Formats: sequence, structure tokens, C-alpha cells
Amino acid sequence: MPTLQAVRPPTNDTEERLLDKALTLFADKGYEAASVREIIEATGVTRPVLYYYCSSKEDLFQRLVHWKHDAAYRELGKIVNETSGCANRLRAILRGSFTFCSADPRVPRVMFQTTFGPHIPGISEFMAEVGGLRFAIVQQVMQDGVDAGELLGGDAPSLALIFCCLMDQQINVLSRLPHPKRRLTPELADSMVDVFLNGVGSGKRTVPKVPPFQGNS
Amino acid sequence: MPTLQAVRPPTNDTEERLLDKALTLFADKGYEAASVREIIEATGVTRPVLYYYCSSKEDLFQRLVHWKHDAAYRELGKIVNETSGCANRLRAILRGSFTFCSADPRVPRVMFQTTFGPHIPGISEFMAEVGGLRFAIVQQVMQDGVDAGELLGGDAPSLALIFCCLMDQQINVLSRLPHPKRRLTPELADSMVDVFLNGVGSGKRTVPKVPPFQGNS
DNA sequence: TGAAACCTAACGACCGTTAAGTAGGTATAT
DNA sequence: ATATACCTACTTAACGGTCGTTAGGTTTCA
Repeated sequence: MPTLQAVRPPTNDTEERLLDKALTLFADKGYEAASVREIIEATGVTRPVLYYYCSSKEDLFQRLVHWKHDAAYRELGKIVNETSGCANRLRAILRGSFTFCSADPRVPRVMFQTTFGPHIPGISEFMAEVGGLRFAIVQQVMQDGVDAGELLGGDAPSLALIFCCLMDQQINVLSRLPHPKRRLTPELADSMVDVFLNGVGSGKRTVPKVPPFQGNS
Repeated sequence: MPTLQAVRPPTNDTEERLLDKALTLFADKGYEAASVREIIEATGVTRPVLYYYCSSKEDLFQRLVHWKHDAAYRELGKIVNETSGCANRLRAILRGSFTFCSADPRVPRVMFQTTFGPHIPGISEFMAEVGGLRFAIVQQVMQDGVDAGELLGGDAPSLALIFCCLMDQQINVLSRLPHPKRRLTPELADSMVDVFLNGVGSGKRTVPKVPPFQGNS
């Protein structure tokens, strides 16, 4: 599992409130539309205070993502390592992601908006890196599943892409609707894994032939 | 099938080039980051020319989306009506969407970025409406499939959401990578339908129980 | 003659960022 | 012991730049 660069979490109360208000505003209006003026106003400090703790708006954003994401990412890797069987691992990933996202729906809103929204110099590259970490975990699980004969129909990267599409877009859509906590339930997580593994068709079962997926060729 | 409001397509050459350059810039940089100054500069006209043809930047965007989207949407509805059987209809929707998106990958980039990206007043509401039209078609196909006993495991809205997640996020991801035309192939479309209907697991088949999905409660 | 298609030149508002200064605590040197 | 230096945590007040938009005038062609 790739390592994460260590980033100092907020030590000061002012700094933490700054990051928290930034999270709210980024989630509501997006990175670009949320101005540093709004952020410092919501926090109740002046502008140079923000630049005292963060070297720029981009640095503020990255610090914020590390703060909310890193512990959960390490937890995800640990859960996968402690679980055996492809189906169980996928359930663990999905339940874990749903739990993480419903605990604070502002986080997935910010992350998916910046990952899949318009390109923002500096931010998009950073989020691609963060998203790649998660994708690598899923891809490894798929590889193990293919090797063990538990998965059919495509190679590991293709299957990982499909699974991540299902997972991410569900979270993206549901975390934007009212009451995301009532929607991102463990029952839904488990049923999504069932759909991925068994499908919803009633007809005779055939094995899909998903073409290979190459990231950048 | 819900009707679309009639919007005058570009009659003038200058107007069409304006919309086309706007499409390029919106796809590359997003709605907010693409300025009217860049758009008029790429077109080779002055700023008041843009405001001669469009009443505002928002109007420019909506005109652009209607221009590229409306004919394809009507085509999609027609294809579904002329196709029978749930699996065939889903294949037709996915193949049609892939063809439409690979014909001009700028279009899905703009549409998904504004639909699933940060909220932009005026734009987000408009795109939710446009996206709702497509979702309604998929949902009706699912309803027919459930009624005919061709689909199991959930109600029509839930299944439609899952299918749209698969479809939209695949298009979203692949249309942002290099060579989207080589990626959004009919073979991939068909295999995605197979995954949706049959799954990729090798184990004993069980029927998923997807919890009901309610749009706004 | 008049409407369609375009121009120059500015408007006010907001953006991210920073220079320069200060209150208050704490460590250090005499 | 007390003056000095230094640090953290903040302040006021601007900087230069980009934004969407428009008032008002000009060309072109039917």
C-alpha cells in the first residue's frame, strides 16, 4: 500500500475552525467559488490569519483533505488486510466508505467535486493522486479475486473501474441529496456488492467480457 | 417522454463559432474558469458580440447545451421506443450514449462537470433538469423490465440509479482520459450491460435486495 | 432608411495575496 | 532582577489583477 506524506494536523483551535469552515464552504460552493474572504469571515478572523496558517488557498485545501482523509485511508487498508475473500473485502470497502462519507457528507462532496469536476490547476492533480490511492486498493482486491477464480468477465483494472464507478457515483449522488446519512446505509452497501457480483437480470447467466482498461495509453 | 423547450439553434456562422469555442473552453476549464474574454478571443470577436447573441454567460451555456443535447435526446427516446426487451433497450441506451459522447467528448465533459461538480447558481438547476430527462427514460425502461419479470433485486428507481451510476461515471472518467473515442466502444457498452444483468462473480447466484431509492424525501 | 452586425472604452465588483505593524507571552543574557 | 531579544498570533490597509456586463458609436448591406 502506498504511503501518505505526513502532514501536520491542525494543532491550534483557530486553525481547526479555519479548516472546518473552509470544508463547509468548499462543499457548498466548490473550491473556486468559495473565497478566502468568506472563509475567514465565517471563522471570525482576518485574512492574514489564514495566510499565517496556510501558505495559500491551495495549501489550505490540501491540508484540509489530508486532515479528513488520511486516517480513513489507513483504516481502509487495514480493514482489507484483515478481511479474506473477495466478496467480503468488497463489502468491507463499501461499508467503510459509506460510513466514512455519512459521518461527514461535506467530505465526499468536496472530494468528488474536485476529483470529477472541472480541472483546477494544482487541485486536480492533487486529488487524482489521492483518488489513485483508493483505486489501488480496490484494484489489488480485484487482482486477488481474479487470481483466486472468484471473479470472471474482465481483468483487475477494468473490474476495479466498474466497481469504483458504482461506488463513487452512488456516494456522489446520495451525499448531495437531503439526509445522506439515511441513504448511505450498510444495507445499500451490501446490495451494491451483490449487484456487482450477481447482476439484477432474471435470464440465463452469461459471463461478461469487459475489454481491458488502460489508464493512460 | 417529457418535451423539450424549443431553443433557436445558431443560424449565424459567428454565433456557431462562438458556441463551439465556448464548448471547448468550458470542457477544458469548466464553466466558471472559462471567461467570456477567453471565449470571444478564441472566436476572434469582441465582447459585445457575445452579448449581441446571448443575453448572458448563463444564456450562452444553456443555448450551447440545447444545441448539442436536444437532438441526441430525442434520438434516444426514439431508439428505446423502437427496441423491445429490457436487455436490448439497455444496450441501445448505452451504445447510443457512448456513440454520442465519443462523437464529441467535449459535450460529456461539460455536462458531467456541471451536473456533478460544484453547485453553480442557475447552471446546476438547469443541468439537473436536463439530467432528469435522461434518468426518466432509463427509469421507464427499468419499470418495464421489472413488470415483465426481466429484472430482479430492486425497484425501478433504484435500478435506474445504479445503471446511470455505471454509465455516467464510465463516460465521465473515460471522456477525460486521452483518446476517449478508442475507449467508449460498443463492445464496452455491451459488456457493461452484461455486468449489470449478470454480475462478475463466480459463486452461486443470489438475488440482490437493493433498498428503495427516493429522490427528495 | 433602417436593421443587423460589429466596434472602442470603460464600469463597478470581487479576487488572492501581502507589506507593515502590534499585543503579549517566554526564553535568554547580563 | 531585569532588560533584551524573540516568538506566536494577530491587526489595518492596501496591491494589482480579473471578472461579467454595458453605454454609446460605427460599419455593412438589403
